[in-house]
Amino acid sequence: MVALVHPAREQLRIEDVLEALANPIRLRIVHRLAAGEELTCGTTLPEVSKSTASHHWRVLREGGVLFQRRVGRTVLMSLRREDLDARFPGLLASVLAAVDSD
Amino acid sequence: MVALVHPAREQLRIEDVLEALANPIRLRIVHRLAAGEELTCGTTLPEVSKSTASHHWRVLREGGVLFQRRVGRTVLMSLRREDLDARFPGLLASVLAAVDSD
DNA sequence: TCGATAGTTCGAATGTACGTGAACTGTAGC
DNA sequence: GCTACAGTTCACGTACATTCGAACTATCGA
Repeated sequence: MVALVHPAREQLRIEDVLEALANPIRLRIVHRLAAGEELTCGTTLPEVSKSTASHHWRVLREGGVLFQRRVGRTVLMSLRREDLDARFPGLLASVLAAVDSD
Repeated sequence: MVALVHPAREQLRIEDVLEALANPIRLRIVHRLAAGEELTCGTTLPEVSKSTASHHWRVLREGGVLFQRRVGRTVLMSLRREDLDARFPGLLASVLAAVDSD
C-alpha cells in the first residue's frame, strides 16, 4: 500500500488548514480526535461510504491537520496538535471551543 | 437598493466563518481590514470584476465576518472583530497572525 | 493458502464555488 | 431632469468538492 504523505510542520499553510476545517464532517472528526478518542478510519464515519471517508481523511492529512499511522490493517489517526499550535497558535483551540459550544 | 443583511452575533456559526475565511482573496480582504484600512468595495479588489468582488463580500458578510455600511454611493466595510471575539475567542487573532507571517 | 477485513484509488454523477458580462438599482452632482 | 458612478443581481460557463460503487492492495486469522 502506498505511503501516507504528510506535509512538514514548516510547510503547513493557513489556507489549507482552514479549507480542511471548513466542512462539517471534517470538523466533527477533528473534534472527536481532540476529545481523546482513538479513531480508526472505519469506526469514525459509519454514515458515509468508505471512499467518501477516505477522501475526507486525505484532505485533513494533506492539510496537515492530522497524522495517519498504519497499524496492521487499520489506520490510526491523531491530531497534529503540536504542529498546529506551533505554526498557528490559538487556532485549533478556538475552533474546538466553538464546536464544543454549539 | 436592497438592505444589507447581517447575521446577529448569536447566529454566527463556526462552519460559516471558516468557510468564509477559507479563500485566499477573502483572507486578504480580512487581513487588510484588520490592518486598519478603510475599505470600500471598489478600491479593494481591482484585479477581479465588480461582480466577483461583490460575491466575496457577500460570503464574508453572510458568514458574519464583516459589516457593510452604505455611505452615499459607496459601501464601507469593517471587521466584526468584537462579535467574532465574543463568539469564537482567539480565532480571528490566530488567523490574522498566520496570514501576517507568510 | 484462503477468506474476511481495512482502506485506497478510480471513474462517474452531482452539486456547489468562483468568475464573468450585461442589465439593473440607487446615489451624487450638474 | 440627465449623466456618471458604485454596487448588486442575474444567467451563464467552468472548475472543483463531494459522494458513491466497484475494483484493487495489503494484512490478519483460521
